[in-house]
Amino acid sequence: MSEEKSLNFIEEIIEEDLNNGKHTSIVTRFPPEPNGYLHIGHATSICLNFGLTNKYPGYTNLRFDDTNPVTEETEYVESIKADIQWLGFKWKNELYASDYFPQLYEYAVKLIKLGLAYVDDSTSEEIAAMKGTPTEAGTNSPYRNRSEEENLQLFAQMKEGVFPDGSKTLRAKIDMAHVNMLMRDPILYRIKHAHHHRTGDAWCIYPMYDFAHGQSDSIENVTHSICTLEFVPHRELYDWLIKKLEIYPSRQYEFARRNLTYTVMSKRKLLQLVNEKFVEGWDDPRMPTISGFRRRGYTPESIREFCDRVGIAKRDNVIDVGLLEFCVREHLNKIASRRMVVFDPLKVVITNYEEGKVEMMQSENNPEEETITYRDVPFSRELYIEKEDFMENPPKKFFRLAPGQMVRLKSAYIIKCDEVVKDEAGNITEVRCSYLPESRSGSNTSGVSVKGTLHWVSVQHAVPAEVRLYDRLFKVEDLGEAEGDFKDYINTGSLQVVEHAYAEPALRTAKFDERYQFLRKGYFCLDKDSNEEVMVFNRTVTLKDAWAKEQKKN
RNA sequence: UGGCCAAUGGUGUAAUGGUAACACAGCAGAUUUUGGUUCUGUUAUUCUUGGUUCGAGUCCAGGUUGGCCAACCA
Repeated sequence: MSEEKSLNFIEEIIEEDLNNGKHTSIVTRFPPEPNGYLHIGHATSICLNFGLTNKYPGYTNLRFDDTNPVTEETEYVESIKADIQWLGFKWKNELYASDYFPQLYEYAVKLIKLGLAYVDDSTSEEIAAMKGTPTEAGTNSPYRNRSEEENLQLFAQMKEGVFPDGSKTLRAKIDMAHVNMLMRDPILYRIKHAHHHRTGDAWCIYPMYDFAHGQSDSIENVTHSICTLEFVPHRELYDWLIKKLEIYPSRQYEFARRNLTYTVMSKRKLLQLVNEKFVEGWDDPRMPTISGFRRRGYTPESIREFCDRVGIAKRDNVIDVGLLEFCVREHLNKIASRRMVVFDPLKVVITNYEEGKVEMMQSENNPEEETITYRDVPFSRELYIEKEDFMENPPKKFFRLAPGQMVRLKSAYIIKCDEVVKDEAGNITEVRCSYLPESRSGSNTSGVSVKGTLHWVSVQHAVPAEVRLYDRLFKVEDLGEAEGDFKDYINTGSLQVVEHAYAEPALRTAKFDERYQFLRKGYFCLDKDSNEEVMVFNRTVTLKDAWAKEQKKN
């Protein structure tokens, strides 16, 4: 039963390279810049790069593209490593572009000697002005024809720290009239007297992306350098540098980056959400970051499954966040322990149940288990049910509690509502019911069958808990299409806190790495904000709710 | 008014010149001690105009639409 799964276009290229003998094994790399936390879009790239070398002979390196000391920090390096490991992938080598600074410097010297690079004294504005536009050629810099000796000396002085920031750059000498703007004498090195998170103050000149990335790939013998579509125009320069430097010819391939509905997917915007306190931090459970999803209760399996289902292609896309939710529900349904928690309590008194009596009911931990295991749930005369599970004047097809109506209490008895108690203001304060003694779960001889089953918690055994309910961070589906500032579309109701929920006693021993399904409520996990005094649960995702959908129609 | 990339149901991805398929979403139903799960059925797709071919989603040409390119960011 080996159904051929079709290959994506990158796998096709690799199989061809392997089949025709161009390569016998492959090397890929995941090259994050440590200037922010990884998001779900990066997960696609991680799954692709590491997945390829799981499937084909070869290995994947983790290489930090740390060529801009101004925005990069060790905190980000650590978070990135943790996120990749959590996703379940292992890199062969942990590398840094900054490790190659000496080599890169030599490459630059080589270009100067080849007459293919020069030191330019122009200002940033002057360079921009001479750059031309996509439809007009640029003009040559007045410094373009400096002698090799002068260039060598100037570049050495740049490195020595003789010149202030921004006063000089090293540029490739290509063609100011090139139709590809990136080939119009691109800047290779700039001066930044800035402290680097790894090299400290050893350098005051730093290579640009284009002069670091391809060369780093080449140094590592990366065979297939996979990046996103916006780097397509860079490929020409990537190839040019490799050719002129006569170094290992890594090849770049581009795929379309991932977009998700109801969220933003750029580190710049995510950083803004963090800095301007729209969320608690990078790992806020509403964030589309890996750490956010982790804290929210998503599993690595579900994220990998999502990436797998979405696939790899070259066209712009906006993926329905519903697919991600489907993937996490699918996994959590299999592994989550079922528990009962009442969010918004309504007291039920079972008038014909003996006062002070407590029965231990057996309730299955997970009906999906191959061998079902059970936990004890205490049952007594006074219970809490969900306020929304009772209606005094119910509509048709309301299979819950209502005057004269019967329901089953999950894993316990069938009860019938006899009386509604109200306060002076007319609010329902209590519902008085009678139970069918012969309807006990597992030994039901009552002959009564009911449509509805409710979750419940015994009042005297209830454990208090805080529950945090999350909704989408933005109000519009496609932020790319939305006009104006993306922050105008923030969903201010994306976090709803239930401060006083009532949980069954089994949750008292809830563990951080365990996933729970609160019956009829959704999937939850213990949050790191929990302490001795209060347990905090995050809602990972709701259950599908056919009743809510039915009601929406009316 | 340049160059490059892309265009298949609502969304995403297949079909590699030979019956347009799969998943999610939607809709209808069955089962259910979770209005969950599971199961069944079902709606809906090749941007456009030409050309090549016995045959085109696929190849070619023109057009249209969308994206990317003028940071000392990556």
